[in-house]
Amino acid sequence: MALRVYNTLSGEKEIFVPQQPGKAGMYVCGVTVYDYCHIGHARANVVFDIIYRYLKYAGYDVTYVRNYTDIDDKIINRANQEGTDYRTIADRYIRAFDEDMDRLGLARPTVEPKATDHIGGIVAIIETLIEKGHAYAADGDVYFAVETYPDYLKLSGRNLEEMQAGARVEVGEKKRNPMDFALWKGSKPGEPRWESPWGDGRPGWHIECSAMSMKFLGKSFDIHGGGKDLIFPHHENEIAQSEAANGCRFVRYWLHNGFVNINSEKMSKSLGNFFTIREVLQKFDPETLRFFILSAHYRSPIDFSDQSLDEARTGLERIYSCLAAIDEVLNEPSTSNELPAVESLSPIGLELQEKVEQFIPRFVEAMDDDFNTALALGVLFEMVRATNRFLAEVKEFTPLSLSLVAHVSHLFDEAGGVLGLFTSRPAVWLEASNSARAGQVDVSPEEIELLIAQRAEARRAKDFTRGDEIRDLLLEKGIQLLDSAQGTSWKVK
RNA sequence: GGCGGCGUAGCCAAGUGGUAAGGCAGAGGUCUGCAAAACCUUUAUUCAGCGGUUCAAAUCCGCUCGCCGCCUCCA
Repeated sequence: MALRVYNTLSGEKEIFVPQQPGKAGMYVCGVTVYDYCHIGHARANVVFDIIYRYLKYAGYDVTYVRNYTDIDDKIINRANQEGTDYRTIADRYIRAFDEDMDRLGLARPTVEPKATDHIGGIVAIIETLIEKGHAYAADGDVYFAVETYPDYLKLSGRNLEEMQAGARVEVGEKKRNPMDFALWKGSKPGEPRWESPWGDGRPGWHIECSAMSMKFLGKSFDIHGGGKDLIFPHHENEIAQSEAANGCRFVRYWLHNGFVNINSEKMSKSLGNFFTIREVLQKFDPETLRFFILSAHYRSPIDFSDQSLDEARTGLERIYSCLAAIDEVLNEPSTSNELPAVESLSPIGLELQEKVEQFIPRFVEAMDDDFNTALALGVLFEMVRATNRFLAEVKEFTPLSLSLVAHVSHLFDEAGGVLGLFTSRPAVWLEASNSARAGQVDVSPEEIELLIAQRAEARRAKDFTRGDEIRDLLLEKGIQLLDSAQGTSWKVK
C-alpha cells in the first residue's frame, strides 16, 4: 500500500506521487517571530516534523523548507512598544522558537530561510506579476489583481462574488478590487525599508513564501503545509501569486493540521486562551507533549488540558516502563549457559513473535494512511502488552527469548525514530519524570528515602502495622511505594 | 448569510460498506504479610437522532438536533 495524503485542494486522500521519483520537496509556513510560541505552534511543527521524518523513513530524499517571517506589522508594533528595532525583536523570537523546537525534539529542516534575506526574489516575482498584468503599483504599494487569476479561491472553495459582497471586506482606497491583496507595502517614516522599483517598502505577508519556496524547491513542488487557518487567505494568495507568475502548478499536495482547542474552542492570541510552549514544559516533559499531539490524527482538533496531558504522560510511562524492563533483561548477564537442545517458544512467546513480525507492516500501513499516528501508537501499545506478558512469564532467558526481546527493542527504536519518541534511556526518563513531579509534592526525596528505610526496618522485625503506617503516610502525600525483590522504590502518584 | 468539519464506552481516540483497535479511568482475579507495580479477565448488541440505498452501514444518501472552524491577523 502506497502513501496516501489528504489534499486540501481536492478534499480527498490521494496517493502520494512526487514530482521526481525518490525525492520530495516540502514547504511549511513557519512562524511570525514577534512573541513566544504557543502549543498550537507546537502542534503544527510537531506534525510536520513527523511528516518529514516519515517521508525520509519511506526512502525519499526530502528537502524540507520552513521559513521565519521576520518582517511584518506585528513585529514592527512590538518593536515600537519596546522602543527597539524590528531586527532585535525578530532575532529574539527566532532564538526562542529554535529553543522551543529543540526541546520538543524536532529535526531541523533542510533550510530555514528568513523573509528579509529574500527581498530580491520577492521583488523579482512582483516585477513579473506586473509585467504579466496580474499586479499593479498604486502610490508606493503594489497589489495583486485577483480578477486576473481565474482560479482564485480554488483551495478554500469560495466564491469571489460572495466574498466581495461580504460586509466585512473594506475597500482600500488604493485597491481596484476589495479582494486585491498587497504584494509590497510602501514604508511609513521610521519603518524598516528596502529599495524597490516602487519606492522604499517591505514585502506583503504572502509573497515571501512564494519567493522562498521557489528559490529552494522550484516553481512547482510536492508538499505545502501549515495550519488550517492559513488556507485563506495566506495559501490562497500564495497560489495566485506563484501560478500567475510562473504559469505552472504551484503545489501538488496541500496539507493542513487541525487546531489545539481549549474547552473545545480554538486557542488563539486574539481570544487570549493560549499557553506558551515554555509554560507547558514547566509542568510536563517535552516528550509527553509530543505524545499528546500524536495521540490524535493531525487533521482533527485536539482539546488541551492538564488532564489530557496527564493521561498522555501515563500512557508514555507505560511504554517507557516496558522499555526499561527490556533494558534490564538485555543488560543482565545471561543466567543459563546451557543451551536447550530444542528451544521453542511458549504460546505467549509465539504471540509476541507474531506481534514482532507484524509490527513494521502495521506501523507502515498506519503511517501510509495520511500519517495516522494515533493508529500507529495503538500498534505500539499492542506490542507493549505482548512484551509485558512475555517478560512476566519468562523465568530464565534463553538465547532465543533474548533475541526476541532484543528484536522488540529494535522495533521501538525504529518507530521511535519516526515519531520522535523514546529518545531517552528508559530508566533515565522514568527517573526524571518521577523526580520532576516530586517537586510538586511536599516531601523531599531524602525524607522519603528515610521513611522507606524505617519501613524496611519495621518489616524486617515483622512490625507490619508500623510498616503500613509509613506506607499510608507517604501515600497520603502522593507517594506510592513499589516493593520488589531489589528493594523498595517510589513514584509520585 | 456563504463554505467546511465534527458528534464512536465515564474520558481520550482509531475505524469511509462486511459485523466496533488502542490508551486513561473503573470492576474482579493472579502475585503480595497487606498493598502498589506487573500480568490476566472484564467494561459500546452499538457508533447524536430519524428516514433511505444495500444481502450487508459507524462507514453511502437525505433530513433534524448539537458543537466547532474559516470568511479579518492567526499553526
